[in-house]
Order: sequence, then C-alpha cells, then structure tokens
Amino acid sequence: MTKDDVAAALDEIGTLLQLKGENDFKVRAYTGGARAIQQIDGDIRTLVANGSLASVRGIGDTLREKITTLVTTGRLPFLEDLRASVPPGLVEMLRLPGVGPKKVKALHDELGIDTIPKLKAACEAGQVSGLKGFGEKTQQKILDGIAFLDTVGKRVRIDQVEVLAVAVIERLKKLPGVKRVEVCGSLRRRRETAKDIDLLVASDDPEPVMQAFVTMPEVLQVTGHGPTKSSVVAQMKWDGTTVTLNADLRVVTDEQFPFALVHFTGSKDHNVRLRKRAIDRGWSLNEYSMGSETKLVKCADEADVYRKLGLTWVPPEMREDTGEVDLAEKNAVPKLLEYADIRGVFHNHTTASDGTASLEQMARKCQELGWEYFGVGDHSQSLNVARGLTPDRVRAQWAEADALNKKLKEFRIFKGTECDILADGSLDYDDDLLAGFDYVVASVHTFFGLSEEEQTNRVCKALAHPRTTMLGHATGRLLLRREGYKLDLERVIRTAAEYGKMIEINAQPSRLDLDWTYVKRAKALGVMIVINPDAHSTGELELTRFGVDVARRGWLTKDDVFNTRLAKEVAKELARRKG
DNA sequence: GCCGTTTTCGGCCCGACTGTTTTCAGTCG
Repeated sequence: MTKDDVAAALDEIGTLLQLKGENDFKVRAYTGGARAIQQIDGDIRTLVANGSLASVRGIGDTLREKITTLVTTGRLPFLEDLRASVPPGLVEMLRLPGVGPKKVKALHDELGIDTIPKLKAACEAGQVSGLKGFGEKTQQKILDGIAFLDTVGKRVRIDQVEVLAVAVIERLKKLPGVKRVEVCGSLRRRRETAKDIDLLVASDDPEPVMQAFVTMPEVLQVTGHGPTKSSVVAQMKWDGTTVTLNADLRVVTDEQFPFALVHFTGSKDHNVRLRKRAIDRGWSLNEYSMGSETKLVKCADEADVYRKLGLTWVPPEMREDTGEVDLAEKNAVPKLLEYADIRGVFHNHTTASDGTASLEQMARKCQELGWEYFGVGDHSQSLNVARGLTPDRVRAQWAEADALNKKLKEFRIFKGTECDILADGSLDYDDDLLAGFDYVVASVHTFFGLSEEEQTNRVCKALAHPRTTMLGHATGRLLLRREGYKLDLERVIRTAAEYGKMIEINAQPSRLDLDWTYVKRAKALGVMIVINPDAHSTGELELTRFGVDVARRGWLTKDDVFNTRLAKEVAKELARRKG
C-alpha cells in the first residue's frame, strides 16, 4: 500500500460520489485529500502508524479514518460499497468531452443508460436529444466523443506534446499583432505527460489571431471558438506516431499578459496560494489583473507579479504547491539545475550491446554537445536479448576505450556497465571483473513480478554491493504503458543514502524514472542524483534535457547532480569510490 | 468533508464558452 494507492482510492471515491449527485464540496474534499496524500513526504504506513495524518491539511477526521482502514487492512468497505452502487460504465462516460457528472446522472436516471454502447445506441435513436437540458448538438457531440474516445482526453508524453506545441507556437508567432506567445500549463511546468496544450498570446486584436488558430492545418476539430478563448483538437504525425490532443488558446492584452501567464501556468494549487497572498494585501488576483476595486497593481512581467506579492520568482517546474511559496517568501528558492550545467552522461549503449552507434561515434557526439566525457554502460552478460557483454567482450571494449582516450583530445571515456541485478540481488559479473570498471550502473530488467518486499530486498542488496555506483531506472516504469515493478522507494532511497550510492534519473521520455516526487525525497535524504539519457543512438544523448526537467521539478541544483562535475572531478570521485 | 487571528457554522475560485434556454446550468480548466 503506497501513497499513490491511497490517493487513487480517494480520487475514485470523489468520482463515484459525483456520479451519485453528492455535494460538490464533499467531492472536492476527497479529491483534495488525494492530492494532500500524494504530496506528503515519507511512507504512508509510518504516517498512519504514528498518527501524523492528523496534522495534514485537507485530511479531517473522516478521511483520516478511511485512510487508516485502507492502510491497515488493505481494504475500504466504504469504497467497495460505492463501487457496487455505481455501474462502471458511468465512470467511463465521464471521459467524453462535454459530458460531466450531471449529464451522466441524467442519462442514467432518465434513460437507464449505464454503458457507452447503450449511450451510442440511444444517441443514434435520437432519444438523447429529447432529454431536458440536452439537444441535437449535445447528442452529436456525444457521438463525436465516442468516435474519438481512444485519442481525445488521453495524456501524451512530454516529448510528443512538445513537438506539436512548438509547431503551433511557430505559427502563432508569425501572426500580425502578436506581441508575446508562451506555452502554459503542465507543459511549461515540464510535467512528464500532458493532456492538452495551453497557449497564451498577447495582442490588442484577438479576433484575427483566433481565426488563424482555429484554421491551422494541424486542427482536426474546433471545439470552442470565442472572442478571447478557443479550443481545438490538433493532430500531427511525428516519428512514426500520430499525436492528437486538445489545444487551448487565450488571447489577452499586453498589460494582462503577466497575470494570465501566472494563472494559466498553474498549478491550480500554486495559484490558490498566490491568490491568498493577494487577499492578505487587500487585493484580488485573477488572470487579467491584480489589485483592489480602487487601485490596480501594475506588473510588467511574471517576476513582477511575484515581487508585488512579497515573493521571489518561482520557476514553473516548482509550482506544485509543495512548499515552494514558503521558500519564495524567505528568498530561498534554489538556483535550479540547467541543461548547460551537464558535462557528460554515464548510462548509454553502443553497438556492442543494443545501441546503434559505435563507442567512438557516441563519444564524438558528446564532444559536439560540448560535454567533457561519455560513460559507456552496455548491458551485462545475462541479458541475452540485448546482446549483453561477456567478460571477454567487456575487456575488448576496455581496450577500445583506452585507445580512444589516447586519440580523443580534451575528452574522456569512462568505462562502465549497466549491470543486471539478478533475481537474488547479486550482480551479473564477478567481483574481479566489476573492479575493472570505472563505475557500475545496477539495473533491474527481469523478474518484474516479485512481491514488493522481495523486489525491495533485491534492489537494496544490489545497492549495498561495494562495486555498485548508481541505481538505473529505479522502478522500470514505462509512462502511460506499464506500471513500474512494486518497490518500496522510501526504503530504496534510504538504503542508497546509507551506502552513499547515487540514483539515476533516466531521461528517456518514456521512463523519467526516478519520478520527480522521489527526486525531492532523495535530495532531502542526501542522495546524489545522476541524469542519464540511457541513449541507444547518438540522437538520444540529447534526451538528457528531459531528465533535467525532472531534476528541476525535484528542486535539484547543480551541486545535487553528479554529472555536472568536471571530468577530472568525476575521475577522482569514481577512483575514491573504488577505494 | 474541511476549515477557522473576521467564523465551530457557513463558507468553499471563478471566468469563458456552449447549448439550451429566454436568464442560466453544465462543463472545463
């Protein structure tokens, strides 16, 4: 039972209560409680056991009781009863654009509709448009929604969202009368996935901007078109996949822009904090302005808005209401890591295992990127599917690296391995061979099905191995595709801290593992982080920047990240660790 | 259901847009 499990249960209760027509504020108490649980530090079982849930904002007596029941017994009868009383098809119907709890309830109460196929049939039979509050357009919108159910409203990985967003922004920038353009929302906060693209434009003449936006070639469907706000479904083919998602555009005046930028960047919870500070000063804050009825507070840019609220500017990646406003008040917002701080990477593959470029090609690409070193970490012997290296092939690669190190000027190849953590937690090479590497990335690639206890013991044992330098992709998750293996990350991080081992942020956009919430935790517990692209080609080396996004969301500074160090410092530290 | 140096009761963010309505409810962010 993890925080995520508890949060998911509370969220589900919120949704089910909505469908039952419960009071909206009660619903919000549950969904708010879910967020509160996700954001607290530490292990949920410990928090329940020592009674510290009582002090968590947003968790009152009722929620505390329910969480305690869930965590101690693994079950929650209240939720089970709710599930039994609400047909599962109703929850699915909520995914349809323009269909909310009230409409679902009306469809269920009036027409007995409790599944999407029944809803489709009723729409096709024209029954839905006859309902009070429904009409022809709503009925058609529902049918359209059902047709698009597999694509619309789904979250998309940040790298894919970014491609589409950049294309749209480029178009907007070229329009006459456009003074400023920014992407907002979760994309600006650099979340790992997004479900839409929020765009903001400053212009004194919004109509033509709107017209241009809704008629762009990427637009599949216009779902809203007003004087200051429009929404479309946009689509783009890229790298063999089709990216489809909603895009919203707001147009404001140049004076309003800083306030709108804050508002639409969010997060919602961060904005609530800002609004409270405005209220403390006798002002109100919305997307257009800040001030009282008699006096408006002028702000030229976003930093100005924060300044007038007695805060230093908060980088978008930190705006998740996890304590960043308190830091900004004390002028203690850290100077976050930047992509330019990165000087090399450690977990990468070459043609020796399952990569597509040679050691030399990878190294030269790193040089092009302005880096000082490249760490090769090909797979180890037991991972046959990825052509894991036998000890002989490892020694051959070392010789190749030695030769290249003589040849390449002002550049260093570090000899590493992505060594499999075997089922029993031991490493995939013997100690003699392991001692010959400059460093060891220990990763799990097999036996995903172990129990949480077994998996955690396995990973912790590998971390305790004297030759292990860093843990690779901690949970093995594949975003939007596969959950990570069951792992007590709190214990893993504590173990890494105990043995002085590093944990990787795997920068593959499909992984971004360690998750940013645990990056914060790792920093708090004093664990050094390393950002690795897990590159299988020269092009993938640049994926490192997505790992930098995660690090920034985890409040990391340059000093918290190992691969910001100079090559000679890295060499010294790796040598020290080998003892 | 949660919360409280204005409140233990009465608030809880609020504005844009749509579609259904003749003044507003529902959805969304």
